[in-house]
Amino acid sequence: MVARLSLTDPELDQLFRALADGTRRDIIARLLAGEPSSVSTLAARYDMSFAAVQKHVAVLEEAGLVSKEARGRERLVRGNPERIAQARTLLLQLEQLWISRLTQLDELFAESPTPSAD
Amino acid sequence: MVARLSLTDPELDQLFRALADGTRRDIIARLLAGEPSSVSTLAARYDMSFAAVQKHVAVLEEAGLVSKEARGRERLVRGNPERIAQARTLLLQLEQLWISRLTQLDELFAESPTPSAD
DNA sequence: CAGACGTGCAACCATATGGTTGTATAATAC
DNA sequence: GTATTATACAACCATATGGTTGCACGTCTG
Repeated sequence: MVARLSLTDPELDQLFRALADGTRRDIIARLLAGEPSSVSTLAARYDMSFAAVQKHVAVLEEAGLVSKEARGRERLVRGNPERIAQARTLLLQLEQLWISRLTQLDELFAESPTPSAD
Repeated sequence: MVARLSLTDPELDQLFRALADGTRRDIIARLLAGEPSSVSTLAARYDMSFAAVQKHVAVLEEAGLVSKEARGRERLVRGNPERIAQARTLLLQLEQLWISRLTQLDELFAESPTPSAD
């Protein structure tokens, strides 16, 4: 399991950008919770044009959050939970910066029981 | 600890939108790893105009990822790890949709040892 | 085979986005 | 008090973004 876990900055931009829309988050949730779906099946669920949903799916695909395969005239869309996990890992890393800092502060005060007034 | 963990859709849009830029992610990382910093201290680190960094900080503040307080003429910016955690929780929830589905599929096949060819 | 269905793509639109330069005001230092 | 520093805000710009309508082509069905 030595797959590249670190995404490039442009990849991260795309990833979070794709997540920054409610319809797209909903599409992801449906795909992860249910079966892979055709674009038109997805589109039926939203009060917008088919082409608009197509666009959303394209953004998700570009970001690696979904994949698309041809099944006859249909395009089957499936979710990619690994990509979500990559985003989550990045966020965890950010949080860990904070935790590391708090830990260092704790150790600093543990070493010098009489901290300066600074 | 019954704080509202669920953000609204517009809030989530803002949150992920804010994370969808490399400079902004870097600002967050610096603030979480180090001391709260003034806007000009932050700005010195990036090869762009001061006003551009100001804008980035404003986006982060709007998204709840940083907070700003006046300290004389300076504006001290500090990171907000709780907000990162909220984004992470949302992503975890998406992953759990997938995991729930896999679990149900496992149980389905455990119940019927002769799955249909479908 | 003809009609219906599913999709891809283009062009359009109003608005938003990362940047820029410029101006003004408040706070700080000497 | 004057000069410097830090910031807020405005206007601008090229590009991107969520939507729209329209057209065309491939696939499927009766």
